Amino acid sequence: MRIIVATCSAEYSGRLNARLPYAKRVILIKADNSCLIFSELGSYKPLNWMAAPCTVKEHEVEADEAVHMNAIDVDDTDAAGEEHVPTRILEVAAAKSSDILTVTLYSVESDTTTDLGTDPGLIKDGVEDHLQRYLAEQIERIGKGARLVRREYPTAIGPVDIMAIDAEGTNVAIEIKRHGGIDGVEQLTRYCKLLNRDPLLAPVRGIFAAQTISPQARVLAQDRGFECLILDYEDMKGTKSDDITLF
Amino acid sequence: MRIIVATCSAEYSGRLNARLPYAKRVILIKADNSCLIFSELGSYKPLNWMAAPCTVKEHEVEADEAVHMNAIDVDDTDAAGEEHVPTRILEVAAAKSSDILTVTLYSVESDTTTDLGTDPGLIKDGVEDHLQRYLAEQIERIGKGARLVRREYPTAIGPVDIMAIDAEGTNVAIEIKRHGGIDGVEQLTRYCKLLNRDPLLAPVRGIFAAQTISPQARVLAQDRGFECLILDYEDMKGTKSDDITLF
DNA sequence: AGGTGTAGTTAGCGA
DNA sequence: TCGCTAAGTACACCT
Repeated sequence: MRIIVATCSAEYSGRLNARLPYAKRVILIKADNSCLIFSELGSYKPLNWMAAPCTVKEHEVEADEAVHMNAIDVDDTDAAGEEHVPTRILEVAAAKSSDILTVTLYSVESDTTTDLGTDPGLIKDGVEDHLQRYLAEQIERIGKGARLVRREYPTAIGPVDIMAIDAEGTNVAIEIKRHGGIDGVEQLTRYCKLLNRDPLLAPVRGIFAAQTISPQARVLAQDRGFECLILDYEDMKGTKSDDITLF
Repeated sequence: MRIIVATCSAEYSGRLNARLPYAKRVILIKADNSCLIFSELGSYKPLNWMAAPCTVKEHEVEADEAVHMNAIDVDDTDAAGEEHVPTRILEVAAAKSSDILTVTLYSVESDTTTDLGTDPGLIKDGVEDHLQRYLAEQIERIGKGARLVRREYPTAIGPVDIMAIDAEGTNVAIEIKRHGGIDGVEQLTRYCKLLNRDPLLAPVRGIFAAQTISPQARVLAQDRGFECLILDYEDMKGTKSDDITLF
């Protein structure tokens, strides 16, 4: 990993064209040559970047070249209109496309390289899969007397998240999302339409279950006769079994 | 911006729980306290992070505390099983939720702080909005004699990208995507279904326009009677008006 | 390798 | 602010 702190300007050309005016920024160049340019604000997304696989070419800017650049490049003026002289240029080019990120360095505050080695990687634990698992365990959340048929119930157009049978013996298809949007309702619609063609299953009720459901999705779901069920993750997690947290 | 190069382990607790085993990494702490942890690989997404608004608390680990931690914390062993002694702990806590990112530092290679100031920001040029703008300007790309009704034509279920009228006087709803997938076809389907209920508009044709269209989406679109239109961005950009690039 | 669906998505825009 | 949708999305999974 190479870490550069420098005033710079940058230009990206690829799917879109974007440019960064003259300012002080942090530039990371990783072992795979991928390049990230950060400012003080914003979330984890860099201002500009190049994804691997890519190559980095670097060259010093000669004095006469710098003069020439000043004549054609307008990004070398800071917010106050002051002009600056480029000293070095990084050309980061994508290997499989013509995407290119050109970073022009002016004043370099620091430029260090360190080898981080390979990372053992992130270990995750618990998102949508857990919602499905918990609801399967606590299937009576869809109604007293309900029984689980199976999770990931296979159909020709993909697996239904949960199939169950309610107290009246009616089949129930459940679509689970962390956030329920219109897409999810469409998905549930396709499943129910298909399942209802099977005389052994019909009628099949649909339940749209999510931690949050957008108003438009709720209207669409109800319009199509689906029940909406809000899932409380913490509640489900707490109910999951007789924990050691009984004290 | 504070830049730390150090061996560390980390733990995140929030929407999910995730942990990073002992390894050497780069840690950025931005002016808004947001924190990013990077390894040598992966795209621009950090291994782990905390988004602003958040607070950072830092404390040295006393020798006896370190011994205690070693007894309960299993992440202080490296890939070779060697144990390490924590020296410092960063607790990055979200301001509006109980999300917390705990970074345990072991050996610190460097720890520098620099003020980047406010960034003038990224200037973009050319994404979906531009595709829409260009197609609106060059509406005859959907057929000779076509006229534009309006961009972002409002309906109860959201705006149609472009409404137009073809040479025969038939209304045309156009859905524009950079890459056309099945979702886009579903979207166009909903719009056309709704618009066709209006006797003042019906019949309404649908056109699915994108720079690229997935084979499955194309089949689905054609199955639903929609025309598929490939948009050539460079071509549209070149046609946009009488440029100075005539030479 | 290409398609599909999720993301601790993030970012931008309009109501 | 809420809600929706695109993103130079990234990333995991599956065919």
